[in-house]
Amino acid sequence: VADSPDAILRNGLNNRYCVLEVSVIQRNGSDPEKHLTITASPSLENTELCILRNGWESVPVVPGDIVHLEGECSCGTWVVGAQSGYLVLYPDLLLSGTAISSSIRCMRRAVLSERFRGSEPGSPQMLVGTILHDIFQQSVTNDLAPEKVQELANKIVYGQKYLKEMYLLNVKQAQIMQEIEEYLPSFFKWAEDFMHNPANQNKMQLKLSNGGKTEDVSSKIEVVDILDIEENIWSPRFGLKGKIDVTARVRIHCQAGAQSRVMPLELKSGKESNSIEHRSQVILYTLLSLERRADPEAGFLLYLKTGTMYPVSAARMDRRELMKLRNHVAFYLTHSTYKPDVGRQNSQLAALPPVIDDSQTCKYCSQMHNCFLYSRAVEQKMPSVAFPAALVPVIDRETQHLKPSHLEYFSLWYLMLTLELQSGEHKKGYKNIWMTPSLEREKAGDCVGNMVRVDEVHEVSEGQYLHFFQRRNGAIPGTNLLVGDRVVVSGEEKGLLGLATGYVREVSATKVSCLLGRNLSNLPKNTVFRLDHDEGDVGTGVPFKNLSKLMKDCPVSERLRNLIIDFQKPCFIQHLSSVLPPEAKETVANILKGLNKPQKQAMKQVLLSKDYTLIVGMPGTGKTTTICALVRILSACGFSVLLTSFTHTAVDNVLLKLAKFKVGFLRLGRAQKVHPDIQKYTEEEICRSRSIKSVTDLEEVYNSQPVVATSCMGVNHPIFAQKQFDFCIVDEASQISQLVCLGPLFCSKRFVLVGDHQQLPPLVLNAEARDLGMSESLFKRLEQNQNAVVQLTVQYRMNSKIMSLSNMLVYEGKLECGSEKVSNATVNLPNLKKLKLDLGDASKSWLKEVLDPDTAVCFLNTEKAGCKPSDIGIISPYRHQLKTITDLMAKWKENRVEVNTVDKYQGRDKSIIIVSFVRNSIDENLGSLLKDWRRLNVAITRAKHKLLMVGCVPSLCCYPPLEKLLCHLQSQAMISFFGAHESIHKCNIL
DNA sequence: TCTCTGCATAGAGGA
Repeated sequence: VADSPDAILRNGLNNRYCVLEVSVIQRNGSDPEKHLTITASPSLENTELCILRNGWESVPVVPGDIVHLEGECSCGTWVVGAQSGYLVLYPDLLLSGTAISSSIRCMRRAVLSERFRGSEPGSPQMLVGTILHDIFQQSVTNDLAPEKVQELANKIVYGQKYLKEMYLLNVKQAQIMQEIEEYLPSFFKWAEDFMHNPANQNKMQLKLSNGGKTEDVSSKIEVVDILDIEENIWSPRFGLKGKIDVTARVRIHCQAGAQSRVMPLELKSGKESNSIEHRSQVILYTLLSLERRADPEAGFLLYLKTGTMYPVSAARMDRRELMKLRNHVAFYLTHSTYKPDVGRQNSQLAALPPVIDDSQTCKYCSQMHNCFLYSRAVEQKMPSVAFPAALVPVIDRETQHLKPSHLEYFSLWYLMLTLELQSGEHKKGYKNIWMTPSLEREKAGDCVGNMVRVDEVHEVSEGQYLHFFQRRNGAIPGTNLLVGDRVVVSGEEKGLLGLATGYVREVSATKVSCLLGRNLSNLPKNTVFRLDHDEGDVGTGVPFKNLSKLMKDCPVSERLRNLIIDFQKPCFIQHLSSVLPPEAKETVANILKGLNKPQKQAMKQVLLSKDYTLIVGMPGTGKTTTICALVRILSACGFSVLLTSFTHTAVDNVLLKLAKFKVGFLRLGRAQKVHPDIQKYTEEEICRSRSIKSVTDLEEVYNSQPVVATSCMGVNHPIFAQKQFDFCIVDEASQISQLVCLGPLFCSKRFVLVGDHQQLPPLVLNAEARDLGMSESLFKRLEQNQNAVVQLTVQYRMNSKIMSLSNMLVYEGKLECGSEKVSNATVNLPNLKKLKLDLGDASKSWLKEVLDPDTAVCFLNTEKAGCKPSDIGIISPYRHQLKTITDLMAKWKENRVEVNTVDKYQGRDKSIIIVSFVRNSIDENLGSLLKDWRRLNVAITRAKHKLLMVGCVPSLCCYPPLEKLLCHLQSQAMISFFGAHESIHKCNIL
């Protein structure tokens, strides 16, 4: 279990075993077997034996792996063989039907497309395929009459739904329509053959079971009813997931009579190949079906071009081979790194599945670039990996544009991203939805169970259904579910996993409303649901994709490689006059008037830059104002600007300011995540209000504004495949992971990163990845080129006393106050006089001192007082501390004090900040949080007028950053002792 | 030794 510290083991139907030992048994004259010693008990006692034979011994299973066993177990022994049983390796890793069927031809490609998810470019044929699916699926559920189908086809092709894709592929609606129309007659032919006049069709062969025996049945097929389209099934039994195009009730008419079954129907719009890949997909869907209903034993392949339908029998042998294939893919995905020496901690990248020797297949492969890249950068160094001789020169040729430094960068980042991915999978991942009962998961706030659907389902827009859920018995327990969060809706009952996904619209005491991708009104009225917070594997594909793009043989990538990997010196032009158009001079001068000296310097530097500029925005120095001014100046000069940040909130902060000036912009990204005042600038809203229905109109919208704003992850938008910007500005750049930050840079000629590496770095979960340098942001990396750096040093947040702490700690005295007013500002406490009277008692004199507005900074030493630090606080490094504080304050009548972590407070400020440092004992286990001086810097630079810090001085002196701070405070007489058993929260000073 | 943001997605077809 070394690899998965939080693995859940269990017996029974949904069992999970840990493999303790693997031995290969080869007796003379008999077939080889693999014997696994396994256990389902967390203590790793109570072992059982699992015997793999008849081909199953080839499953690559090693000690520490988690497996699921299907079949029968007698006397503690499982047998997985030819006729019965399945071994499912890492069953909680659900692999899609297409991933497995594509691995038949090339497993390497299947693994790569899982890693570099979403990096396949797409094609017009694919889009036609998607639209045909849509038309057929809607027609078959509603009406297959020719006029109706034609009408629907028109509605879909000339509607809004696929405009983005058409724009991306640069195809016109009429073109698509022409291709679609060629298919429609086959739709009617199919309906004729299989719905209206099944008696006229030719017989087809199906293998179906009958009283324990499987026999060939010659039969005619009648589709009686359509139960679902795009049915989404997750199967943690087989480690599979997928969407079934059409789930139909089928009557099978044969000699012995008729029988009815619910069966999967897979639609194909391409060549009528009846290929192994296509058939395998159907067989996998029959396995998925087992999650919801009786074994269909077969399914159908329907080719839309001809209306021909092929039966696909899901024989045990085929299912077995496909599951073995699944296990192989799962093995490569879970064992993508390894530790070469037992006990030593450095991980290395493992080899991918071997390169196949089939130039015909490789010629058209969409993963070719990644395949060659990995072989060149990672595998060519491995003595154990051999390549097909003919491919070696091809690989070298395709990667010859890369220097050794580039290949090193690739393999280092690939390793770090993989390690981080593994950490993320252990921490979250979907498996809790099926492995943890809703009642238990509710305690952590990540789930709401026991819900029933109430009211009608509204189709808000195409494919977006508004659902209302109500708790069956009273109020919803405390939950982390927030408006805008992603949710997975499942049935509480087994087999109804992942019914739909969507977003939370509203949360009240008893109800939750969600916008879901599927309409659930067809399920029985009494279905009980659970809503799980979808932490998903967000953004795991994005950095891989950007890494791959950085290594491409094209000018944009080459330039970025030079600047980022090889630290090529950024260049600047000499004179502003060459970039500043005469007609913009006055406007620019006016904008500059409102800025301070370092801000003006920043503007100038950006305008002169040929490559990039880094703006260091120290706390309170008006980063947002600066960015806003920068965008105004750049657009006044006629430049196009791409404005991005890691979070939607930060993007909108700039836009809210920008909206006040006459600068137009287009906001991309999900409307749910966008600030209400910015909604009207979103693509979604513009397309709705102007009822955009053609590619040309959409193109016009995209080209209407020189300024486009979105989050760093949002640069997958089709607009960026076509447009290049003059400048790209990335806010919060010191907090963004290097490869995520890279995304927007591909679409612009020059870039500006705004951040402060003295504040918190990008979050990295995996300790090894962190040690390898993964938390180095692009901002930090490029900062060594000092000629590209401008510092904003004039701040408008903190008064001089508060500012001096951070100046002493990290900024070497560079920070200065923007004005006398800022410097001398004190807190406004209107009720202080009355409070002082109430506090006549001498024992509370410390409190008087603390409350005095002239005491701008004070550290309360809890060393002698024995006062619980948990009594005080507003910001703290620790979540648990915040929970305690929040609970205490919940008793207050009016409670507007905002309690949050230091990390979450980054980028924000308040008049008064109380920092609770919590630690109150001197032991060897120093937490890592307080060792980070960047976190301390953030904590002490949030207050404008009054900064109160609470903690035990001797305990905190063990942390170097705090020691430095406390020494300074001591010398300034800013530390005072806490009065006995007093607590600020009782006084309600705020 | 406890800090946490990003996002739609599995399959659309071709050899």
